Amino acid sequence: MDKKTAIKARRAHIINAALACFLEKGYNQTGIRDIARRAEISLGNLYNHFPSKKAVLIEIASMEEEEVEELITLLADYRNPERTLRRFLKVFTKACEDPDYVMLFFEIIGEAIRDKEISDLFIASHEKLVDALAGLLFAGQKAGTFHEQTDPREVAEIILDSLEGYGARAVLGMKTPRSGSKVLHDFLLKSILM
Amino acid sequence: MDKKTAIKARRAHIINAALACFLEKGYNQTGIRDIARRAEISLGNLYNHFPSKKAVLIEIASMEEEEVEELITLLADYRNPERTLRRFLKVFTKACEDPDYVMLFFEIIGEAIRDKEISDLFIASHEKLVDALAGLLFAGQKAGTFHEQTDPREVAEIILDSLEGYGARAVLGMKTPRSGSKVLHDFLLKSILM
Amino acid sequence: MDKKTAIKARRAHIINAALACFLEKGYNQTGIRDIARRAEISLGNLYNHFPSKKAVLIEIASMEEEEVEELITLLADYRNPERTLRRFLKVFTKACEDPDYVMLFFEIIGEAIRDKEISDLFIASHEKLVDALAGLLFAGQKAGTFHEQTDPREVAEIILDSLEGYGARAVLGMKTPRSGSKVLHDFLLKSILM
Amino acid sequence: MDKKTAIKARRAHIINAALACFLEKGYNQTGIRDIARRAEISLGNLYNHFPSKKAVLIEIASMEEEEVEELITLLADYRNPERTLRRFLKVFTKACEDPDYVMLFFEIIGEAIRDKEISDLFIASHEKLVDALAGLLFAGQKAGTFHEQTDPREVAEIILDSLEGYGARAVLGMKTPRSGSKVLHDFLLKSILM
DNA sequence: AATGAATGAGCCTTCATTCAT
DNA sequence: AATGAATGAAGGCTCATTCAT
Repeated sequence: MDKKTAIKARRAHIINAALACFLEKGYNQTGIRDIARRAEISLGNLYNHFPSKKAVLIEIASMEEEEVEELITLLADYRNPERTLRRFLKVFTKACEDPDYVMLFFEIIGEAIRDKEISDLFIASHEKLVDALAGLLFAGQKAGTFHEQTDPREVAEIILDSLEGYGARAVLGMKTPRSGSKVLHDFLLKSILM
Repeated sequence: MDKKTAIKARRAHIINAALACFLEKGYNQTGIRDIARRAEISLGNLYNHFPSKKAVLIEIASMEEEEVEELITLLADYRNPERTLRRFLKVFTKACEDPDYVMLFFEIIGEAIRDKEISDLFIASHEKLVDALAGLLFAGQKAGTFHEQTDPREVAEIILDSLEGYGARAVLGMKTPRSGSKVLHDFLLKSILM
Repeated sequence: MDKKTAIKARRAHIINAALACFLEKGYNQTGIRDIARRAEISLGNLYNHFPSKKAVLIEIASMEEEEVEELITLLADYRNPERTLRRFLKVFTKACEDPDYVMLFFEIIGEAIRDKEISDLFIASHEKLVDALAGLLFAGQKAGTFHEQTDPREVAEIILDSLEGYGARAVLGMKTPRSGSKVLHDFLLKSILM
Repeated sequence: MDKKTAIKARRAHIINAALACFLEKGYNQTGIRDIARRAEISLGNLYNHFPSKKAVLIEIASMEEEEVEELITLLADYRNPERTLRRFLKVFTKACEDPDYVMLFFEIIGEAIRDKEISDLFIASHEKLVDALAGLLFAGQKAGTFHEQTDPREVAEIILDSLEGYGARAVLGMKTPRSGSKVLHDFLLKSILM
């Protein structure tokens, strides 16, 4: 049992090292050796824990799902839809503004375009988030605090796209309104709230 | 003059070959040799036209600006803001649904994250488009056919983000509403039109 | 005693797994891990039974001696030299036509060229077989059913070489006479029998 | 034209280096780097001349065909079949006794077992030699100096097998008759000549 | 402008073997 | 006897780029 724990820790340790490398230099520019070196592990041993470089990326991509899980929990609170929505906007915007998150997002999506295994992972967690957000929108409509929408999922997509876009632009160094995300939030809320 | 034209044609020829490669295998997976082979040009000669692999990508990225130029022209028609907006939504959505466009977008942005030269290019053309769209929104407000918006640029960003996101999802194979882009357009229009 | 038997069984089990691997992928292409996996044994434990990959090959090479032993027993029947010779031709040809035998032969000889330990083993069993066959030839001469030969050992070598060559060609996919080994046997017998 | 010659020389130079390596350490034990170093060429440049390690081996294997060509020329002299046969035995035996030839033979055949491309080459040159030798045997029969044989090709195979076997044994260090190849030649001739 | 030979660092991965448990 | 994590050298091969012609 103790041994199993130690091995899991090793895996986590490697993943952390890999993540640091990917963020620093990008997935393609990171060599397996960089990861091994950073993890202070021998090259060969790395392959005892992960069968390939891609496997490491996949593990990292799956980890994102856990973060999504937290957001989903947040969105599941239907008692006061408006409050929950506002809270979600704040939390998700903050996540999206994190340069690490943005970079990782693009690293992963860059691979996902040509790799079904990765894109499936990516899609799955995105869908979960859309469903949860759409669920809240629907609850808000039922409660009469949100506008009636033809398709809550589509609105959810728009919300996510614009928040993610906002974050990406911030990281890419595009001019962003001085007012920060307030204008964006206001616009979205105005379109949703009664 | 004739000579200059010939050289420009060569460059264009190389760019086309490179573009095909990038779309087919991705920027990182494409070797300079692949490009030369596809352009039916010698490796050494390629370097007579472009100093590096990155230079080729940059040229391609700049070409996107031309496409943006067309959109901007379209957006400059303020006579009937609503009609222009509807037309823009249609045209831009179609562009965003093109798998080639999406792939290229991600290839370029993937490099842009860590390369200021590329990201500047990227930002510049994006800003132009945002400005043009914001201009139309402002004109619409003036004309009284669009809602008053605190910040037209922000709304413009949202429109672009959601359309680009819509296209990306289509290419990545995510479930997309059977109704196509109609729901999305309707939502956006509803939030904008008086 | 029981324990010793168990260990021998393990060794035999490993040897079988290794043999299967060597036949399937070749000695050089087979990794120690492949053997361990096939034997359903751990990598480390394999080293408790064999000190190296070469040791496994050597054990397999030695096993061939046992097969030779059977042939030698067969050849020891001097009562009717012609009948024994005919029987030997039949049995040995069959063995030589076995793709597994041919492949193993070449795998082993391929290593033997540069490894005295292996070539000694190889030579030893070959010499035994030559001696036994030469013994039969000599007995046949004495009995007056075989031609007088200057050097029975040399004739024995020719017989073995041509039979092994015949088998090898069959496995390598060379055109082989439709008549099978009959023509070969007839030629050899004609040169030997009175 | 001059350039073409230079490149051919490079290729030949690399082949020689590779051959030396293969003979010294064996095909599998030789690294591409060993070849490059021996040829005093950079690793990458080697790949400008040969697409893979196997391609180098194949080129070497094809070179053997040239040696076979000489033997075939020799065998084509039907004026005095017995004299030609005796000459062939002498020349071919000498070739087969060359340690380099034997080693190369086994290196190549070792790869040929699992590689059709190589085995095809191997088979082709072998068949040519068999045909040529069978042709001589047939001519000898016609001329009345050789025994009638059911199948000259089969006899040719036996001759080649026993000569190659003789050479291989010599190189592998097996006891060989003090009389050298004379006994072998005598036996073969006795079975063939009238 | 055009060629493709030349460079050598770098790529991901596999290897036989050892060792602590 | 049994496990599989750990080692790091070596495997074949590709890379963007330079250079002599």
